[in-house]
Amino acid sequence: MTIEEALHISAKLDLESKTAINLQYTSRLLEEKFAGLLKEYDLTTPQFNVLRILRGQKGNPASLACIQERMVDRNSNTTRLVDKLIKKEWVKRRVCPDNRRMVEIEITAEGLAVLKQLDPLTRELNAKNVEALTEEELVTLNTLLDKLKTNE
Amino acid sequence: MTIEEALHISAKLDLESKTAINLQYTSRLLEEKFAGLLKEYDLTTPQFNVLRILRGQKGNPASLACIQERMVDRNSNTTRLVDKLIKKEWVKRRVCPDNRRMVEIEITAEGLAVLKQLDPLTRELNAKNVEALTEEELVTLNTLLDKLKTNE
DNA sequence: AGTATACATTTGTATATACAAATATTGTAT
DNA sequence: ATACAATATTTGTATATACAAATGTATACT
Repeated sequence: MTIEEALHISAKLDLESKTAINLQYTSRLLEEKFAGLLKEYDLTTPQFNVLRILRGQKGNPASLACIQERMVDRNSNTTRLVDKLIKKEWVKRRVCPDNRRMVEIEITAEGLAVLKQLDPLTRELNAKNVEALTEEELVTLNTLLDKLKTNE
Repeated sequence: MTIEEALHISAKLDLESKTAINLQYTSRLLEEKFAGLLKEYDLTTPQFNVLRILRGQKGNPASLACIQERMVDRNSNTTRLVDKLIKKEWVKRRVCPDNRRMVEIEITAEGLAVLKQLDPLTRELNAKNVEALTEEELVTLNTLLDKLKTNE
C-alpha cells in the first residue's frame, strides 16, 4: 500500500515530504498494535518504556532526569507517570541519600515479572508487525533509519 | 546513530523488535519537529491533518466519518477537534440536507490561506528532516515502508 | 555566614484524548 | 403505521499530557 493510497492523496507530493509522512503513518500503525497488547496488561506505552529503562539499569536505580532522557515518547510529567507505576507496585521510589534533590527509582520484583511475561509477547508482536519484510530488507531499513537520526 | 545507542540498550535485541522500535523512535523525532512548526501557527498535528484532508476534497464537503477514516493520527473525538477549527473560522459545518444524521464539513478561505502559508514551510522542514538520505535511499525507504503496510 | 543561582522534582491548571453512553435520524421488517 | 435495528454524531467522564510556576535542595560567590 502506497502512502498516497492510505491517505487518499491525489496531489503529487515531493519525495521528501512523502517519506516523512510515510514514516509517521507506518509507525503509527505499529504503535497502535503495540498499545493494544500493553493494554491487556494495564500498561500504557510510556509506562512500559519506563519499566524497560529501569530493567536496563540492572539493579542500579535511575533518577527522574535519567528516565526522561531515555524515553522514546514525549516525556513530560514523568513524576506522575512513575506515580502510576508505584501505585501498581511495579516500581519504588526513594529520595537519594547523597543528593536529596534527586529521587532514586527502581523496578520491583513484580515489575520485572510483568516485563518477563511480556517479553515473548512483544517479541512475537514485533515479528508479526514486520513480517512483510525479509531479513535483508529489515537490515536495510534499520540502516536507513539510523542514518536518518544522525541528522540531529 | 543506532537505536541501541539512542536508547542506551546494551542487551541484544532481535532484528524484528529492533526494527519496530527503531521505526517508532525515528518517527517520533520527526513528529516532534513537525509539531513545533505547527505550533507557531496555533495548530496541533491532528488539526493540521483535518485541514489537509478537507483541502483534498477540492470543494466537496466531508462528513465526520470521512475525516476519521483518513486521519493519520488517533482519531477519537473528531467532533471536538473540528469544534476547535470552527472557533478559529478555518472550517465550517452544516447539517447535510440529504441525511440529517450527517454533517458536512468544509474548509474556509481562511483555512486554505493558513495551509497555503504552511505549504512551503512543511515542505522545507520535511526536506531538512530527511536530508541525511540520498534520493535513492529515500525511494528505498518508501518502498520498504509501503511493503510493511501491506501487512494489514 | 548570607545571598544568589542552578538544579531536580513536584504541583497547578488548562487542554487533549480515550472510551462509553446518549441522542437523533434513517432504513427495514412486520 | 409501529417497532426495531443501524448509522452518524455528540456528550459525559475519567484519565493523560503539556506547560508554567512553585518547592526544596545544593552550589558558588562575596
